[in-house]
Amino acid sequence: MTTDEWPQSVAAARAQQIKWAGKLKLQSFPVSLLRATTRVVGVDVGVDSATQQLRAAAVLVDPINAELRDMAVATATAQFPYVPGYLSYREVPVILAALAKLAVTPDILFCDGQGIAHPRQFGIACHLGLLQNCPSIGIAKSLLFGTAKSPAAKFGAHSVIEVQGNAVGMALRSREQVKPIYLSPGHKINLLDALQWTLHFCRGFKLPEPTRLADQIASRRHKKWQTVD
DNA sequence: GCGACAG
DNA sequence: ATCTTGTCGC
Repeated sequence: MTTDEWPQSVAAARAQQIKWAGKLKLQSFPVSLLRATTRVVGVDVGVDSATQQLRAAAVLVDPINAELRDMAVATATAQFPYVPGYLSYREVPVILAALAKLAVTPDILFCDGQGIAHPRQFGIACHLGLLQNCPSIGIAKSLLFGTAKSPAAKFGAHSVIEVQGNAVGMALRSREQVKPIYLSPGHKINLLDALQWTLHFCRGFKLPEPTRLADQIASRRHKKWQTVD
């Protein structure tokens, strides 16, 4: 797979998605396996308002208290347009660059976007999980594919994201009084375990800490703490 | 054919 | 994704 060239068209990307979706392993990865040494990483991408360059942030969070432990940032010019259903072909390159700068390899990756709750069951979380060969979970703020009832108002309430009768993800009330988030497994994890891992990192905000912190850093509005350049 | 459409 | 401050409420 490392010898494949990066798709340069939506048609090529589509063919790769269909092919690679077949490589995904949705297996058990219970949150009970979490240790004080488990490397939990969150990634997200933002756009530099001035240069239009993509900026990816990879953050390492404490597995127990979910606090920020380390971070890495990378920037790059987008080489693929944003096309619904093909987001990973635009964001994955710069995310991989940020991950490469991080001192550790992730044991589990939280990504901003869909996992298998995708038209071809190959959202950005699947793409990253395969390339990093590690469990991954997709955390999206809106639904791209499938249907789901609105979950109950209470924290932790969830409803299945369904596609032709199959449960591919979950709409989760990660915070009361706020619109739900849509999570789905990417690779090497199943739906129920993905839900448990996500709940473990929801600490009072809509987004679970890994993606919330990555989002904050990738979007520069937190730059007052690193603008000592 | 007409909308919908992660970030 | 991004344009954007203060303000109301749990």
